[in-house]
Amino acid sequence: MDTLREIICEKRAYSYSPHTHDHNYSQLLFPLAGALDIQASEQHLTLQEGCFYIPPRQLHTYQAKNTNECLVVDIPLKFTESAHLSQQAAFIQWDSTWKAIRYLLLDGLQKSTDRGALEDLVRYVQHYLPKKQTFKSIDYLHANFNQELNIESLAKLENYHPVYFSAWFKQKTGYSPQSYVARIRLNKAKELLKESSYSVTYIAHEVGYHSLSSFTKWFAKQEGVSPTQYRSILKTDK
DNA sequence: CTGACTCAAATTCCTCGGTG
DNA sequence: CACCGAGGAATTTGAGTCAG
Repeated sequence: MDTLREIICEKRAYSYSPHTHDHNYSQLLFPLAGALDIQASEQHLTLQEGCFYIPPRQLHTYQAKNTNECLVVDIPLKFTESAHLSQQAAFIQWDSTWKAIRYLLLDGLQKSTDRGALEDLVRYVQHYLPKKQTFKSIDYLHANFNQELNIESLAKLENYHPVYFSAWFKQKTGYSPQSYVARIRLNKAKELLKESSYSVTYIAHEVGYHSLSSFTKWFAKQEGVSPTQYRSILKTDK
């Protein structure tokens, strides 16, 4: 896919059949008429009024509920790189500021204002977009996924009670702490199976499993095939 | 109303021991 | 090295309380 070089602001209509895709730029979506079903970042909502933000490389699905028209702003990476925006798609609280932003965008469309004005407006809009949130516990998980982890010590990092921490973590990430670590471990294991010739036992230890049997059972449950089968499938595909 | 917390029950996961 | 079953430990979930 070519990198988007300029901001695109235009009206679009979406089709009744679901369209799943991602792109390497951010997108803002303002429904002007009709309603749109959106699925992204574990969220599923019907957008009729307001604004929806899609970050770069976020897989999402649009499906029109009825005849519709949306104001869409595609924002190239170079405009958002330094803004530390959220990596999660999000519905944006629809207030007077956002109504004004939509008005200015539409006004710019009608008058075909110069590109500089649109770029200035997008730079301004970034201040109101959801920011990337970092949490000590999540950073810790990424750095220590192959160590022994327990909820109590993670909860301590956020100063929460362990039981409350589980619920809080799921709210923030969409995953329980355990399944979040499992995802990191699975990706690492797949990477090592794919790119190294290490034994399955070694890889099991590398991703934090004390027991090979646990690792094999868990891997097969996740991928449908055992680690060795996974590796041989990759080899035959090459 | 929301966030923080507790408790009990249910569920999931891991290890151990064993087999092929 | 891969896989299975059992048992125990850890985690998650749901319901309820309390404070701001």
